Amino acid sequence: MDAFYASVEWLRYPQLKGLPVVIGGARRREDELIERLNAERPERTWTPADLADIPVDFFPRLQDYVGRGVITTASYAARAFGIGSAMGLMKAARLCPQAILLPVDFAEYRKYSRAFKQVILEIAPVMEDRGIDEVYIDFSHVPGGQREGGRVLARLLQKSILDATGLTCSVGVAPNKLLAKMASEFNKPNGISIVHEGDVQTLIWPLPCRKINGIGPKTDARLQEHGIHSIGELAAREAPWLIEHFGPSHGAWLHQAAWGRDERPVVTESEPVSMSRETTFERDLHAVRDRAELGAIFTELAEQVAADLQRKGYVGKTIGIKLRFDDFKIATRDQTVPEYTSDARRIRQVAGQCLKRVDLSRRLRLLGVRVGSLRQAGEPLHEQPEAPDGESLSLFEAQSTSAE
DNA sequence: TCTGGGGTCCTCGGGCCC
DNA sequence: TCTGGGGCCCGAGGACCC
Repeated sequence: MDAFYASVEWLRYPQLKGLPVVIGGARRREDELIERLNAERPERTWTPADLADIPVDFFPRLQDYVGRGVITTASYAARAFGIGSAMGLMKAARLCPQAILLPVDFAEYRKYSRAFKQVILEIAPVMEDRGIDEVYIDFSHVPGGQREGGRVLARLLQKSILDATGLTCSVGVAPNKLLAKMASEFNKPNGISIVHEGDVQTLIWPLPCRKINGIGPKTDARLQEHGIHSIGELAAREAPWLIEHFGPSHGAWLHQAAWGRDERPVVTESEPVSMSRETTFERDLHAVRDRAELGAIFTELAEQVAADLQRKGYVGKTIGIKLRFDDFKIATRDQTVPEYTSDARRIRQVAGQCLKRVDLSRRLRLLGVRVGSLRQAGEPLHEQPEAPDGESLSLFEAQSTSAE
């Protein structure tokens, strides 16, 4: 299989190009920026179409932010200060107080995400959705896809996406998904990189292990303990050694990944497994002392999950909660009920039962409600296993069921 | 001045059934 | 009758990703 990996880059405000910009913090809408502009700069009427005209000095700065929150993403200029995704806003403010802080506006991102994927689907229909700004594409059967090793198609995708959305995107081209994802990192933003099977030793092996999609901070730390820092050093370990230290599944995968091997197909359709809502409180809450407040939040979360399920047409039967305590320890509890539901009161009730199974002496920082084991709401039930024919019945069952 | 929200997948242990 | 094993489901936790 030949794979593309494409991810879009977000630059909504051309006037901020080259400046340190971070997106993160409390969830807000761009509309609020427009409202504030109209209130504070009434010399003209501002609309969402005027984003490019907003004066740079009008944007809020990191140093003015108060409260809990993390960086969702950061511009390259901001990264030069050592700022990165998932960093606390307070820490980022120390590194670069003058950085511009933009609100997170997921509704807006989803709009652009859909447009970006629609453009791709029209050109290359075998597309796997990997989140809000990333996709894999199998272009083996796209007409002209092989021209210049994929570069012609990559350029076409970039131009079509830019025309339709105004967004730039980086593309990696490689024999499989693993390498295509790594290739896309080589030339950001708005770049195209092609990695061939024979390039693994020269282009991939010098990289740190963390660059492999699937090696996170924990695995990386364990690898480092064994003196493995680069992908090449990982590739140099024998598979049995990796299996001994990382288990049969993980160890074998590490070995394959280090050699650039990946057989996973591009998956064009998938059903959701669970839906959840969670929230971090402005201050830590105590189960007894803040009972009323917690109860209200709990109910609201259940209502939000229920609304999500109903809007998307799903029902589920595993209902659960997630707690994060003030020491950042996480506890989850869930319970599977006999019937599928998307009813807010039922979800709230079962989630409440789950909550009773947790020691609530510590203060809480986060509360979440989750519904899993989903199926589509309209779908007929397949609860009954298919009646087996006589020969496949087990010895134990044969007597009791054969009469039916 | 730490550390969001919404997901997926994997592992492991326990209980149950055959 | 007792014991053991395999398969499956469930629940809890962990790692990782965008």
